[in-house]
Amino acid sequence: MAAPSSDAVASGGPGRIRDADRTRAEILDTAAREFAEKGFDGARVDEIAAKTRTTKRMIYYYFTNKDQLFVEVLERAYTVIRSLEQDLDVDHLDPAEAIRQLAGLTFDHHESHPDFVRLVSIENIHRAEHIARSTALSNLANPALDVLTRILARGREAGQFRDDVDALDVHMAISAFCVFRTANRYTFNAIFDRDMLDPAFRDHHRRMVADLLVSYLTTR
Amino acid sequence: MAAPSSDAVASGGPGRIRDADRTRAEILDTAAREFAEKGFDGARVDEIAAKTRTTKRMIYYYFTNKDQLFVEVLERAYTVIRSLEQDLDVDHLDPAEAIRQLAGLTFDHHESHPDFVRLVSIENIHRAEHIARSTALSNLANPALDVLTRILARGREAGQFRDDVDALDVHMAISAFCVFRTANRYTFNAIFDRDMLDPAFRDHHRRMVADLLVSYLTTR
DNA sequence: CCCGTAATGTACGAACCAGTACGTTATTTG
DNA sequence: CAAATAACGTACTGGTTCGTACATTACGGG
Repeated sequence: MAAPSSDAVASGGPGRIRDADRTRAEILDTAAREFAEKGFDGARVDEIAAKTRTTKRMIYYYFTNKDQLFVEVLERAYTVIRSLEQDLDVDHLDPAEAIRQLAGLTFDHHESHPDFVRLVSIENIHRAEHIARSTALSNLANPALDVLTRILARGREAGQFRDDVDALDVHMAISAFCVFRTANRYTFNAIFDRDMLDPAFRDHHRRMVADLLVSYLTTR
Repeated sequence: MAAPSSDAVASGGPGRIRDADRTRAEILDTAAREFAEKGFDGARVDEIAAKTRTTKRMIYYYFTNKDQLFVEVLERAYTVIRSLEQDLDVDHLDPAEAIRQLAGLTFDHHESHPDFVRLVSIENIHRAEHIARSTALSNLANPALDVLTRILARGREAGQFRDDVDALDVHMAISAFCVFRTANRYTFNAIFDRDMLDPAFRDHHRRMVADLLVSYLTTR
């Protein structure tokens, strides 16, 4: 794909090149940043448009309204972590080590995608009304859950893991820890004067999630 | 305090009774509910006023603007859990049991104060800008931290606890778990079809936080 | 009992903002 | 190459929303 570099394109006037896919993707990218930055109600459609090489008219052309735009932003954000989880292959590992891998994956993803975590927080303030409207998200199972279920089964069979937790409980605990560091970073820092995302704590916290879960699972 | 019940008061017309404290408190209560419900940008000052026995004018009279109103709502919300923590006396308990008590207290508070958890989420979306502006909150230490520090010291001295965690790490882990159940309830339910606040899980989860922390702390 | 001030109410304005009416140009297809 | 249509831009509007100007009333101190 050769980058079009004529002035006519840059200025957006007549002579501009038309590329529906690029325009659509650029709107989604910009909207994701803007929603994550300001929240759903705080984000401005005009501002999103201004930060794009196209106009507000195009946002409504492709996404109908602000709510639907947010729905598609969420769908896109969830897609990333889903595909990461899909690629996870831990069936050959010791159950405890498999749990560590899974926790590490979630930790790394959330650490490197703060916008994702913020978008999820924002969606929760809105009681997941956008996810509910999304056929792509509302009934899409999490591949990590199947992985987790298998790990727990193997761990139990080997007599290593306790048997009073299910995959969703473990997933919840891992998510809670990893989400909290990013989602509650600011109030935590304001009150306790400790930035949870400071690189100095990164390795310590990464090991801590894994240790928390493994020690819990291996205790009876 | 006798409830004034004359029609003149209810109608708010001339003859109304003046009570600065009551008016102020009523505004704060209503604002807290409204902010927690709709978020900072989603909440409407007009709506808050309408749900009060006074008018919008009074909100600006007592709180200057919407931001300052939110600041004082936050201050009030934090006061509750702070005083709970202050009353916690666990120095006579076995360190592990003391951790369980502390985790249980946080669990119970967050479970019974979803609005508090939501307000904190909202404040994080806004990068704690309101807390930063609050002298009451920005440099107010958490009494639970001192309690925790003492528990950990006793546990270490008794050879029960590991020595590579500090009080803030433990507080973070407990908060993460307890906050997540409420803060991420909606997206979690939409995606996994499990309501974390369903009473059926309450006892299980309550035991789970405590077990997570105790098993982690007692592992070396 | 009267006067100053704290407390309250009404009405309004100016800015903002989601969404649209209408017009134009590029691209594709027959 | 012409007609259809997909892709885009400009300018505007109607309703909303924070905040305020101005008027008024209750209450406490002297």
